[in-house]
Amino acid sequence: MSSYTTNSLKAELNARGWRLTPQREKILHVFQNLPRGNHLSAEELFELLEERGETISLSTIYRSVKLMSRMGILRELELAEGHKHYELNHPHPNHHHHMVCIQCNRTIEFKNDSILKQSLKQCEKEGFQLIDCQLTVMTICPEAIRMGWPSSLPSNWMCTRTISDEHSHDSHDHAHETE
Amino acid sequence: MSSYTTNSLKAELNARGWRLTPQREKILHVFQNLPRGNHLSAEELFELLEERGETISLSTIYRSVKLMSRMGILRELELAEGHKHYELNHPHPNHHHHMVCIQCNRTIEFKNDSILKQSLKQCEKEGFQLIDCQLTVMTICPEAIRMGWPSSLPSNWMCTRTISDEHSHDSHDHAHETE
DNA sequence: AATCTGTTGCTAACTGTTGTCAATAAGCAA
DNA sequence: TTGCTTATTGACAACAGTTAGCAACAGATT
Repeated sequence: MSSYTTNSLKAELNARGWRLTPQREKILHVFQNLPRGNHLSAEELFELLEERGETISLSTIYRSVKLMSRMGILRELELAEGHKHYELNHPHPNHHHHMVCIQCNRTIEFKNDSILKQSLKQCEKEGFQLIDCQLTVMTICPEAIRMGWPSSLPSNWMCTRTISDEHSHDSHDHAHETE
Repeated sequence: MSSYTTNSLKAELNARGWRLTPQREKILHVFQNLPRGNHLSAEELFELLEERGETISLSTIYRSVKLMSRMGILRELELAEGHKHYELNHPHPNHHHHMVCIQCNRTIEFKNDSILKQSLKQCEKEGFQLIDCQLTVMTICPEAIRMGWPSSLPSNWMCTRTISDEHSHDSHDHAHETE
């Protein structure tokens, strides 16, 4: 259910009146072979394919990743980089979230089953159908603090307060770093 | 701690070598008087102020909301609209998250204390300082389904699968609708 | 094999956002 | 209060990522 083959992709596309094209297949393959924790922007995907001699026009890249996101095959991430990133939308057991340093953009992926549970609960409550849920934790990483934050920010930005009033207890998770 | 006065805003700005300006004060006031569940884009904030005869240049709007977001006063939301929205960053007891219909952009605000707890836990684990955490639940709303989704989408988009494998149980929350 | 219609690639256009810079005005100290 | 320093504003230009338009192409179905 998580791993698409050419056939299952074709079936799912055709069921909606859409077509399987070599471009779409290649794009899916790129994401399927992407090391865990990685995510690509449209531009990065374009360049990666170009280097492999399998150039696909940028327009098609944009159209494809959006299509696949709406289908639930890919996941559109809004991290702190200013542009969207995409990754495979792994269902339940591999579903994960992101912790981002708003200073250096370092991203750490982490799992936490209860987030999906809470989201599902909320959806059921309102009668909505869940497509994806993303918890983005905006932070300042230890390195940024060590490197002189808040004084050495790009444009002298800083963070003067946190929203935390209390602390946590629970368990179960697993982290995975990136960037 | 959640409600800024002119003086506390000034103090917090000055402590960092920044200044309190009429523009920043006006912008803060707008957000403080915004009905619960509302959030504004830079453009919307600009227009709202203009209608009140308190025009502030778009550049300044952009700079101010970003500054206030980095300070933790505002919260930068990445919903499904394609541009950023801002709202007051309420600390703990009023902290909330969003459920968005990726079809019609209808947004429902909901509270769930455990999300913040999970985020805090993750931060502590990695030694990061938490600034904000946002759970965005991408969904298809019942109306969109009733209105003919998936066939009547803007560009024939659709959603063929969900990521849910199991269902939830827990409790505690409170929802608030918008848009 | 022929037809219908979704898809691609090219280019131009668009939109939200950021950069530049002279003029202005907070904050601070005398 | 006054003057000085420097952050901030506003107007406009520039940018980046993304989308739109359209002719040529190519899946899927008969």
